[in-house]
Amino acid sequence: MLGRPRKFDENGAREVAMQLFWAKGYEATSLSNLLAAMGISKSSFYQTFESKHTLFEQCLNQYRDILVSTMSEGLANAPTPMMFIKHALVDVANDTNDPLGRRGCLMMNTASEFSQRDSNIARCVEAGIQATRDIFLQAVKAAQADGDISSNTRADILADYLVTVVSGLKNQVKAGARRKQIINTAELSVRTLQEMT
Amino acid sequence: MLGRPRKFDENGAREVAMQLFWAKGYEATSLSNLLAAMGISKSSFYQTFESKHTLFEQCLNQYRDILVSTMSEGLANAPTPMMFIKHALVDVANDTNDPLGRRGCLMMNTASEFSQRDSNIARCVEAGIQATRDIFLQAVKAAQADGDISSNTRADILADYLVTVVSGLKNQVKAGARRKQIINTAELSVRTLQEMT
DNA sequence: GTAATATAGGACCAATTAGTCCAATTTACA
DNA sequence: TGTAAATTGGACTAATTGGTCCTATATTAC
Repeated sequence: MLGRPRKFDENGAREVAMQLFWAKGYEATSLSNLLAAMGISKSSFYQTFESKHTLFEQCLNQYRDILVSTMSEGLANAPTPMMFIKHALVDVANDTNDPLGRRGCLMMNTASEFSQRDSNIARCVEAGIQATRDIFLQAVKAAQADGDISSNTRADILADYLVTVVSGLKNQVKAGARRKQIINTAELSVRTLQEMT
Repeated sequence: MLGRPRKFDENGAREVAMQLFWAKGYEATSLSNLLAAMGISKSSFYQTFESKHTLFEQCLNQYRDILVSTMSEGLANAPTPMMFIKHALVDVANDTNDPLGRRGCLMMNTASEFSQRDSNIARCVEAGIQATRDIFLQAVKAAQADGDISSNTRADILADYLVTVVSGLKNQVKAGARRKQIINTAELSVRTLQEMT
């Protein structure tokens, strides 16, 4: 515990960096962008975070952790598992208004940008998607137990379906879709689940 | 018609560039990459294509045209409109094996990479998505007329749904999903359409 | 032959990139 | 008071970026 204590908040700085990476992508976020947004000097940056790439990996992990815990809480606090699923889909529509919004999902953006050229990142993204899929899986199983979804289709297939739909919806938002359209598609997806035999 | 004729094929060179942009994205594709792949000199490049950005716009348009005509032919030649829809979804699974594959859809990749910072590009992407949506719209209407899809849901909403699912599937492929999973999700989506009341 | 055009190659440019290193300074604790 | 650690800022790399410009050469139509 010797020496001068760190003046800036490491986690806070990382959070700021995450927001930047999320909005602009890895390559498009330059070191100068990061330093300006984080409010620290280049020296402090390299001493604390080692490299741009290392910081990015940390941000990706942090994003995943936040996403997973947010979803878990959402499921735990929802009136019913089915309501959680519906909310997860319809809520994407809110990104259309958000000025910051339209930035999609950091994990999906990362998969799109360069998970193919970096196996570390690719593994990280896959694990993150798997984690969200598992939460949907829990929700689906519970909804099946409630009788809100037919049990004739395997829960894991339904969970994959939900991940696909959510990522498709986020995609549409990025591509400029309007709020009403997102809501329509989300509600239709929910309906198809409910009406499945 | 004076002067020395062009030695390389402009359209062919553009096609090569399109493949590169498709696989790597705009920023990640450097001018040197382009020159090497296209097999022309920097001088010829700038004389013929004006700039990297201009070339990219041309590639995007070309991609859209090819996509639209491929889909139109697919619909025209399919045994039934419903078969076309099913094929459009399930066929995404083939990208998982393709060594070149896992590169997604150029328009979606572009939306993800920088349609937010360039309104020209954004408009181009939106128009392209609209065009594919319109083909799905035709297919849905025809399938409803055939009785393969219930007419209780508006065809345009179903068309948006299909675009969303396809883009979600492409996304999953990029993120590393396995072939079997894509097929399962695609077939489930088709089933939900068929079983809708 | 001449005008017009396309070619390749290379010099050149200004800007930016991520990253290293150093020196000076500040802050804590023992 | 000394030592350890964190701070800033700036100098500095080496490489790459997209792009311009010039020269020399090749190829065609008229």
